[in-house]
Amino acid sequence: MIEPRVLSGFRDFLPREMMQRQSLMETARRVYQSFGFAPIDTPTLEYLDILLGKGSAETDRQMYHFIDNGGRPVGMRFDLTVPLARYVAQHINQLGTPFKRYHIAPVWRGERQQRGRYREFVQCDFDTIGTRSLMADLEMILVINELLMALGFQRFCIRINHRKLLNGMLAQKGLEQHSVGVLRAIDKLGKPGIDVLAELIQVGLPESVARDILQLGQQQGDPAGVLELAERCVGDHPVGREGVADLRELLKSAVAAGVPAERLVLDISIARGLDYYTGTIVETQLLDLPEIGSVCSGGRYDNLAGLYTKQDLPGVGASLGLDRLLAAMEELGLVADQSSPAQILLAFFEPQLQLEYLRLARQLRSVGLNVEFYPEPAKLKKQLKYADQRKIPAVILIGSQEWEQQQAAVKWLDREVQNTVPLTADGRSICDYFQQAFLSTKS
RNA sequence: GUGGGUGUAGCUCAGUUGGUUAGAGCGCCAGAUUGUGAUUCUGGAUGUCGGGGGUUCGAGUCCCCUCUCCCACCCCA
Repeated sequence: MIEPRVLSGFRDFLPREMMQRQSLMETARRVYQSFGFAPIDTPTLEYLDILLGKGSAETDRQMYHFIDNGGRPVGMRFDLTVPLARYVAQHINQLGTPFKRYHIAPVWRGERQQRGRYREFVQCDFDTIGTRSLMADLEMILVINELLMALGFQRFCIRINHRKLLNGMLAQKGLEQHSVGVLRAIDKLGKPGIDVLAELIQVGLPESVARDILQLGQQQGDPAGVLELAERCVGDHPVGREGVADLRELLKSAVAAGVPAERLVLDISIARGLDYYTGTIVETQLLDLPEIGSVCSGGRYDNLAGLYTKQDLPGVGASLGLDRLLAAMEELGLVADQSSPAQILLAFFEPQLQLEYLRLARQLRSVGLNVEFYPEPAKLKKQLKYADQRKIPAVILIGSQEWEQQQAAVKWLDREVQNTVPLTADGRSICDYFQQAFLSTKS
């Protein structure tokens, strides 16, 4: 016998988890579409040269790739942004700009699995291509805020940074060649037992600059204070000033557009990330489970499509990490326990009424209700237990007594009530009854 | 990819310095007179003790290898 198992970092989903995933995806779709983002899809496999060298050496190393049966080097997509760049470069003439799309699909990364980190996971991306307007950056923040709220979260924060801030600061001192090392060091700010200052100096920064950066990083709570300090640090360097001005504008408009100010955190330590980001950078953290990492990240990349076309196609967008979010919700006890999409179980009571049951089930389904007919005339106890275990809320019981009186007993398992509903040939009354019942439980 | 830890019934775990037929709770299944779940009572099934090799008269308990998951690094959703 072959032992049934799945690859490390890959997972099966039970109905309960899958229903939750679908509901999260549906919410993301709804929110994205409410801002006018259009759905697209791209192949899971791309020519390897399309995918390589777009993120960093590290992302290349983590990519799944192989030679296909025709001898072509192909890769499995590592994220949805690089395929998007290829996609717009190829189709921008038909799409027109600005082009707003969303894309919900799995991606693959060959890295070691940890909690909330898998080798196959679904990203829910949304991006705006073809405009440099800061309005698009702002919209990214607004979408993230709406999205998290629609998913049922109140306690989260959106950490915002700008690539030009640190770059400008370093350039001002002629230290831009150290930016990678600085980012790596600064990223460790929250972690215990690490002397970030020492690391910064070791990277090659003069102590005074290192102190400034450290101070900037430690003030992440208060946007106004950080901005003021940042302004001093970047001096009169044009790139740095641009970063400061963008951030100031972004924060102001986000609050004006309705994002609670306490959710917006300026944090220069999130300046790491994929190499293609050039401006605004955001990460989203759940305050009740910060250690699981960002559940929604993104930023502005002004030169991504430039690898595939001479057209100037700047972009800005972010990605919700569906599987990481689900892992967080699981841990926080926020996952619904229903494991069946059925709203109603029609009990199989009397074998001679079989055809009547089938007709009733069809009538109920025709008005949009999810109805499951138990496949065999088992003991009532067993059928009720079946519904209870799957959290199917209602059970219809029609035995010979009910049938003679042309009525149905409706038992609600989540409450302790059992109603009697009249049966008619067209099923109208019982359909109305359930539509009414499910309408009121939803609101 | 590197380093550390972990792995006993579906789940959470117990299992004395290696010694006979490996346990608990929960869950699951079946019953408690004929048509009612989640509560109660009674009974029942379940594990090649992650897998492979070794040491030993004898290993769930010791050693090696491998896989898994967790944690850290790296990186990131």
